[in-house]
Amino acid sequence: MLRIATWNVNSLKVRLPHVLDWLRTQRPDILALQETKLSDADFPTLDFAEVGYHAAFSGQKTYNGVAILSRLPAQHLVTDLPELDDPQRRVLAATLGGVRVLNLYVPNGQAVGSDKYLYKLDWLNKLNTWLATELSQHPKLVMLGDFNIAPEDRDVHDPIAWAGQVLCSEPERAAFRQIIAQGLTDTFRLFPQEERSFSWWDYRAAAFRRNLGLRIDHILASSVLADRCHGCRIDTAPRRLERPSDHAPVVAEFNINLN
DNA sequence: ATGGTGGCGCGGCCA
Repeated sequence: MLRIATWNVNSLKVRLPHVLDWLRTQRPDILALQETKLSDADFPTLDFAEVGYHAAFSGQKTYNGVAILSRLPAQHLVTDLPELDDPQRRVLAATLGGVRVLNLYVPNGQAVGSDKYLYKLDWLNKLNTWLATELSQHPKLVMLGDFNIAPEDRDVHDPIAWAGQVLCSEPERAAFRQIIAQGLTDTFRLFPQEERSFSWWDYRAAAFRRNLGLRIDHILASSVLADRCHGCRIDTAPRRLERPSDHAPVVAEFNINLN
């Protein structure tokens, strides 16, 4: 059995106790983190070793930053999209026990039409090109992380208010569908889910208490793995803690053995 | 209520 999870922690320095507690109780084989906001020299490798996890990371001060925590050591790390010379640390790929894991912190995009939005669309285009290469080399592949895209209206608490806005705009959704069209499956939608299931809630306006959220964190699986997926859920428990991340972890399980 | 909250780091950016 393989249990793999993704969690945008919005500062690993602040959220380290939450992440350590969650690892101790949930025991995933792999946890992909986004928005660590730490330079690599400051990564708390020893704290994770004490609870039985290896750590691979690609970080920077203040912004962005991705990491993979795993029971098995990570091999064949990749930290950049091909053809994108980018100081922003948003990508970490690794192979774990024969499974290729692509951990992403997709750009937010700020507002439709902004420079950051154009950067996001260009980033997603280059991501799609890279995905084709990775899929050709790795039949057992999981792409997961904070996609900053709500793929469908049912992933949005108020689709009318959000129509055409960043995270929901048609070009972003088209880029997501292009990823899916390469043969990946949104594991969350393989199973019956509660209506109004979300993975992110704004800190403002008591959005979590009112469940005014978006589902923008995803675990996508190649066909070999999707056929063996037997569950995917959003764990809202950490979002209820004191000083939480604005995102909840998403967890998927597969009937495969790591080798 | 065109604001609101949170992280970083100490003014303003980013989400």
